[in-house]
Amino acid sequence: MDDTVRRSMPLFSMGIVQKLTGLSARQIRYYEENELIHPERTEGNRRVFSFNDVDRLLDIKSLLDEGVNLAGIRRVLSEKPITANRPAAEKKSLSDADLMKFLKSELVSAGKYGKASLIQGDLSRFFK
DNA sequence: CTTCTTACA
DNA sequence: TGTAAGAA
Repeated sequence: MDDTVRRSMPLFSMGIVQKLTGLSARQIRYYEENELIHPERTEGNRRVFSFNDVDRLLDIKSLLDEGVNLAGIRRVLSEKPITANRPAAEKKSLSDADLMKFLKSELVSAGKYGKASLIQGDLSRFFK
């Protein structure tokens, strides 16, 4: 399994992506409408985001802070096919290693304090 | 309870 | 962009 496959593997629910990116659900859905991201769907029509989607969202977020509008963002993020993903990585603000570390800590703390972390409940849905 | 869509402020 | 409704 190569990196491209891993990065495009649908793993995150809307709730997780919101916390990971700091963007609102409304914005995330809006960017999807404008084809800036292409999340997968579950049988129940739930969006499932891949590593690439989250990364893209973070790029969009920073671009937004710089005052770039949607038209401008589209130019920066040259359109990409549904399943294809950019092999070259220029400026990822969150590396794979960082995210894995984050997810791991979430799992760990979830186990200690009995209850839910942001992935405890969300992730269980994908392990049916 | 979480997320979806649609529609309005 | 936020939020209300009603469905899933």
